[in-house]
Amino acid sequence: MATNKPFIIRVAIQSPLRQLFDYVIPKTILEISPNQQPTSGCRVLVPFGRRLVVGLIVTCPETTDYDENKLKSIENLLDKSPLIPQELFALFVWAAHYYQHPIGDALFNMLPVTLRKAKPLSEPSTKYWQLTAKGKGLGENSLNRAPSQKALIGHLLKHGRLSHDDLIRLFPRNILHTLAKKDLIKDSEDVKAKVAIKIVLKQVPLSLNTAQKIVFAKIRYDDFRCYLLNGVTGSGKTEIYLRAIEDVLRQGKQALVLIPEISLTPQTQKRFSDRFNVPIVTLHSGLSDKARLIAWTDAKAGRASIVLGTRSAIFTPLEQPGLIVVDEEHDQSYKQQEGFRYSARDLAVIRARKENIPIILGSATPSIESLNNCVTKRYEQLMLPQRAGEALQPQWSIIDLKNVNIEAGIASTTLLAISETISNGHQVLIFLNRRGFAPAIICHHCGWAADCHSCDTKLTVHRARNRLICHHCDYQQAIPKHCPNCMSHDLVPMGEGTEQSEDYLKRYFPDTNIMRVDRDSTRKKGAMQTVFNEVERGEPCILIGTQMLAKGHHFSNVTLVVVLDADSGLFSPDFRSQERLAQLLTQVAGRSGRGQLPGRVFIQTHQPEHPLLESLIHKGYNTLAIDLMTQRRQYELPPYRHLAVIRAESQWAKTAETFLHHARATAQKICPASESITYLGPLPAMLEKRAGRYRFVLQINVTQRSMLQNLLTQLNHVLESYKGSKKIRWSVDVDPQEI
DNA sequence: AGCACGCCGACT
DNA sequence: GTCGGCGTGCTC
Repeated sequence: MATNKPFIIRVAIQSPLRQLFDYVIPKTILEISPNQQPTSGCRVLVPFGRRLVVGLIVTCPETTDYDENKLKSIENLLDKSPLIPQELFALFVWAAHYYQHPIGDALFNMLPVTLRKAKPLSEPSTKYWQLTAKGKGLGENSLNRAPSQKALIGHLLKHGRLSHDDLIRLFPRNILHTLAKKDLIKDSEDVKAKVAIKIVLKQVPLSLNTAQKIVFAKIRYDDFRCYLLNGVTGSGKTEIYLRAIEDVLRQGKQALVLIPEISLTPQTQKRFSDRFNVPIVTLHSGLSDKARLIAWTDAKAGRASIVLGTRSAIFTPLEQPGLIVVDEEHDQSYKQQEGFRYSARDLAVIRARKENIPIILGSATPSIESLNNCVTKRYEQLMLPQRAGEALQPQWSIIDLKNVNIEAGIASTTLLAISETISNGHQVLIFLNRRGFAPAIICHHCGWAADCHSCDTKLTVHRARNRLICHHCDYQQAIPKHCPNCMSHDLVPMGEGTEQSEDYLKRYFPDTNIMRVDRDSTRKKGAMQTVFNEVERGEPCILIGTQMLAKGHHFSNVTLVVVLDADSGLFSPDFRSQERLAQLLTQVAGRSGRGQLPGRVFIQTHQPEHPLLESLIHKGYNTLAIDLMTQRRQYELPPYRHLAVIRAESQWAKTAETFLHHARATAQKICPASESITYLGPLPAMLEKRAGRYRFVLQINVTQRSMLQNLLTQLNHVLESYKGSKKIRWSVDVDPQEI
């Protein structure tokens, strides 16, 4: 069908610009493959300004809004077929818009690094080695002085042609090179074929208990459904995932499994590969660009049956999507906290709907958002209320810190319990869930905490300004010198002093192995594994660490878990802090007494009567969650309203603050404050000054998502041309996790 | 983001 | 004279 109309494409360029650029595809390029027309999701090489860059075709419009005569021609078409299937690509474009991130930057972030450059997507091939004629004719007694070489030759004689990957597992790499140089072996490449899997299972599955059977029977695979698998720690959620995946594999389909961004990948991977006789690929931050590309391509081509990965794995295309699993769906790491601020969990649900496949969100402590979706029947809740096997629920104790002797953050009662546990030959886990700021000021004598007069919340300590500030209404006052309740001068900012805990314990228990697990101590590769191996030996020891320790590890000899400071979680100005604390405490408690031994959990606090703690201990997470939902509704917070935050940072506090004042004024011109839209701020961010930059936030709270989208699109447009904006870094965060 | 243009200060 | 500082503006 010859036509004179130019072939126009609308292209996303990797840049912070919030627009697309139109190009024409010259006839010469179209004629190269006349049967295949370029479509959205294909990459093109285009002249952009004074350079050549890679772009992604987003649409192929009939006409251009730009001056048609000024359109440039593309340099080259990089893909004959789209890198991402059309439907999925459309979802990605939607996501860029939803999270209000510059489209080019967002889209390129979803591709493996290698494909962001002009490299063609070559069909990956497998490298094989075989003996040359010379190699085959080698005499029995040759190579006697090179036993490794001889062994390799023998191996190839026996097995014929073997893949490079298989060989280097058995022999050092250099042997292959030496033999190749001697012309005894040669390599060849074959396009990787999709493996036909006959037997899915490697291992007989564990038998399900009654609760698991009921839950499993409810899962359907024929269309989109979102299940919230709400099961207490140790109740066997993973076994449900494995069973569901098995069903999907039997249909010849693929499963995408998302896990939180922690060092749990190897364990999870092992669990999957022990069970299934299918190709599994993993996608996590530790992968090289090359390895990542291979995993990605295998997923796209359908060669990988199971795709296991962290947050960004949600962007992996699948040839035969069958199921998505999001493990620990409440985990914060599913939300990217910089740049393209997407939520992999939320996108997973939207993707499953688009691909019309089931999705399982699993957690022992589901997010309030997901629980609410069960209430509104958008998700189906599947409950596993009991621990599988013999393990018992741990026993909780609240340790009142008021007026007791505290050394380095450890109360004497706690110290006694630690001592007891160690001498009984068991292990102790200590959490310091400190964050880098002091969220509240508390009277050590009477437990008084400075609260806001117009909000039901505590005031936040801002050390640098020497002020207490309410993050809900911006009320401010000076930090008091003494407690207004009991006149004591013993006012302590929470969250400080915990650093000494390790030193103190080392001095107190000189003969006990004390290990610290935090971001610093585990930076070195394998450091985490060393610690876990040590714990698995079962010798008495004390593990001190942050949240990292709370996630998913199975320590069967731990019988005491201590939370040094629950107060910071109780008083953080972030509206999600109570939910987070409840999740953390529940997850932490799940680490205690997982084996035959019963566990204890000690929670240290100045607020033993705090309703959150009472409720959590006596009624459990699920009941507490209902209370939290009621509070959210009452305070008009998510999931009943929708939030966006505009963040700004600058070398000068005033610059960032002024920018946000401008943003608020502009926004209010577009959407005046009303019942359905409220503004808050600019307020100083939690860590007001970070890395020498001052940070402020402006909060926008709406009833309707569509309103937010319209407003932010217009607002971004205005803010882009804000004068002096070079000195300010700003970003929009839709559905923020932290404020 | 890149990259070029442009307009002022201290160098061989 | 000109090399280079980084403010400003543009990219179909």
